[in-house]
Amino acid sequence: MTQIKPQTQGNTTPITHSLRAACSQCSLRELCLPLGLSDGELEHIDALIGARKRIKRGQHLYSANEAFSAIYAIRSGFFKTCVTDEEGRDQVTGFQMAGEILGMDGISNDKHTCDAVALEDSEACIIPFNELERLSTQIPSLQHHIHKVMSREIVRDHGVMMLLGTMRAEERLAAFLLNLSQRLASRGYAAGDFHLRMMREEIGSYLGLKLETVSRTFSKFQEEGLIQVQQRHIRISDPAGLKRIMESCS
Amino acid sequence: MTQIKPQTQGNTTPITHSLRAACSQCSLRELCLPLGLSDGELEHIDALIGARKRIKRGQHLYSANEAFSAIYAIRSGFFKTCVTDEEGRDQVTGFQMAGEILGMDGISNDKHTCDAVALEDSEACIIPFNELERLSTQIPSLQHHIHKVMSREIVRDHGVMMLLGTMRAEERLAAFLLNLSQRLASRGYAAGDFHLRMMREEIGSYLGLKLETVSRTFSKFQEEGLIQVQQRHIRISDPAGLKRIMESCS
DNA sequence: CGCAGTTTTGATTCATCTCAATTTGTGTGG
DNA sequence: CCACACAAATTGAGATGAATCAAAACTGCG
Repeated sequence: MTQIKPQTQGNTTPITHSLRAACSQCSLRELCLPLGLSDGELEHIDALIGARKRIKRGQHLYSANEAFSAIYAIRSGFFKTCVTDEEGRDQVTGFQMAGEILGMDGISNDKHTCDAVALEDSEACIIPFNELERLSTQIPSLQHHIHKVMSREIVRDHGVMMLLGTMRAEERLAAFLLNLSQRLASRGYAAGDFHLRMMREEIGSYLGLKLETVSRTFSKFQEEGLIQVQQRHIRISDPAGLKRIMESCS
Repeated sequence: MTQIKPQTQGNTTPITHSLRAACSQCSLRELCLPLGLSDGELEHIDALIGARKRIKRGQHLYSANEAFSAIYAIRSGFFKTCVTDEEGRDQVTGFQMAGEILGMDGISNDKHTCDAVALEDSEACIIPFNELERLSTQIPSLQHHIHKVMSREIVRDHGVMMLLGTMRAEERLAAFLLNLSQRLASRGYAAGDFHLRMMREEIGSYLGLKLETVSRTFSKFQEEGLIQVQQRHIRISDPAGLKRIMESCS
């Protein structure tokens, strides 16, 4: 059983700032939880979000079986989430970047069911969940927004199932690159030129492929002039070509 | 592209009862949305749930791109949910039975993103979502329960990703049978003797396999004395043996 | 009874995995 | 600053599990 090890060892206690996070001042407010709230409502959220947490590369924001008490908004950095089953199989369920919400898996049984691991030094806003629920009874638009965020996660998961259930290796990797590209672009980064934060093995786990297959497929894309790969640096030369790969589903 | 066709054609208008559903009287209340609510709170839910919908086999409870207005609690029967992507690929994302909640995918964009198709004549309680949100601001335990139901769906989806990403055909089918068995058992049905409501192709779509592989694997399990298969009738002779298949993950 | 849809089974092909060797990159300590 | 050691990525050759193509058998319905 191949275990994906974090780059530095696991679960050392992360630093918790007493710096109050202020959604109203945050550049991510259009992407993140506050989306669609009025200025007045935003102030209530500011009061809610107690602290931020700095997570070094390789550390866990939370781990499976840990008691659930909060969800997290990524303020900066990059995470992966992964589940491990009874048999020890490991599956990366997603990669998350700034503005995305982590930890909603923990609500159902008051404990987390997956690990959230920082793939680079990162910072996350702690959103105490019972306080969020309390506040959301006061602010219907906040309540609705929470539902939307959770629903979006369900829809995203369906997309991953589609990928894993129906696509071939090339299609999976093309979909992965396009998805990453699009999310980076919507955060103001270059859509066609970025640095992968994860190893081949993590990409493979996410896509249901072995790391060698991921590597080979990168090379193939490069030979075909679709992308340029240099280790973790990716340049997308022909986004339309990548899309075409997904259309030509055999 | 293989399309999974419903047994009878699609989307004829289903009958909506004006029969009021009463959660407080429903035998599924320990499984379904009302779980954990007091009698007094239950009455409010009774008031909320406007009507039931009868869905004949092959009909859609809702379809992708339809406007979202309600979630549904299955009162009786059996459903599949499936997504279709731009390229026309089809993926069954789940099979749902009595007491389970359907339609939460629709919250994120106010329209459904998948089809919910009845695999046998079924009945579902309509839960108007904006009314549910309104009521849940009054009843914190209801609000929390909604979050739990959505979170449980996320966790379930992670399990499917694990299955699709890491398991071999035999493991997938064993996991599928054990899951079905366990859910039937928790509804008071025999755990080891049941009728599959879905075709091999639908099982295959859910498990990321071709229908021939599903069929062959059933036959193999039968040869090994783990199960008895006769078309859609399944008898599990050796549940421990099925579990063992999942442990022997190569 | 016959037909259409579903399932089973067989033979073959192909995509991906596995195992193994090499190359490249990264961080550490002298 | 360089050399070394270790981790990650690439590449190759061969094995294998599942897909594909094809045909036959079964089931249920009109």
